[in-house]
Amino acid sequence: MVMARTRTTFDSFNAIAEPKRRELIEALVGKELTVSQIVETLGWSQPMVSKHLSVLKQVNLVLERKEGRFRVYRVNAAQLKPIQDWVIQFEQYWSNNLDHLEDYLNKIQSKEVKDE
Amino acid sequence: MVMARTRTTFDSFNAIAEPKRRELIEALVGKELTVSQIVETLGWSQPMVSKHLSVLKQVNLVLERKEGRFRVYRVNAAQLKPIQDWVIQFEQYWSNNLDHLEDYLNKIQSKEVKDE
DNA sequence: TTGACATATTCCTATATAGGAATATAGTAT
DNA sequence: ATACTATATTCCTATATAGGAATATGTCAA
Repeated sequence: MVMARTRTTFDSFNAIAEPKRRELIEALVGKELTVSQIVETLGWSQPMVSKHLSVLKQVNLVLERKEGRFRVYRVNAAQLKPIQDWVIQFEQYWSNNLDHLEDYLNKIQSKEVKDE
Repeated sequence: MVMARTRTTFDSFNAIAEPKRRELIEALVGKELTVSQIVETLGWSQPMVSKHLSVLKQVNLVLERKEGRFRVYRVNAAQLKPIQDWVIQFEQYWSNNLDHLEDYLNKIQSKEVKDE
């Protein structure tokens, strides 16, 4: 069995690897847009928008609602949490960088203050 | 000009899309390991380890140090910050999600209790 | 120098794209 | 039914993988 690259529809990590799909998600954040509105906003071809939406839909990064002949899309941000959860475990290592040590200590301190 | 998928070496987003490379990064976190040690830890073939390291090295997610005939690798976590920065802008939306509202309220409440 | 060890690279191939163009599907209005 | 609008899908092709096997490169030790 020959392995190739992990499918874009395998998970959120792979879906958002494509810069255009990140742009699409950004365009949708906090609002609902139809395909045509996205086409107008981003200036991409309609099939291109639909195809990228299809990938995002398959990993549940966007949700779709039918409204007459329109389809209204919105972001399902919860699907980004696994990425946040994975990345966050390394935060201390980039924060430990001398350049950010001060910020890091401040953050720790304010957390400790809050907890008391 | 025909476009294909974004190269794995294009940026951190694409490099970490591959599950094995995330596993490799996890194996390296907080320590330095030689290729052989990684081979032993993960149970992969040596060429496979070297090839994945090569991709991670090209996007600066790992740093390499020569030590005699060994090469010692370590994680450069700072390269994960752009991912954190991108994902974090959506945090409010997954926290505000109705499905998780209850959890969210509980979390808030327990914090407030602690704060008093 | 020779051998042993550590690591990187090359060669091979099935696979999954991304984008453009063309076309299909579906819902609405007249 | 027909025309129109909105969106999805199909067809095409150059491209970049991932993994296995084989091989190359580099470094040390006797």
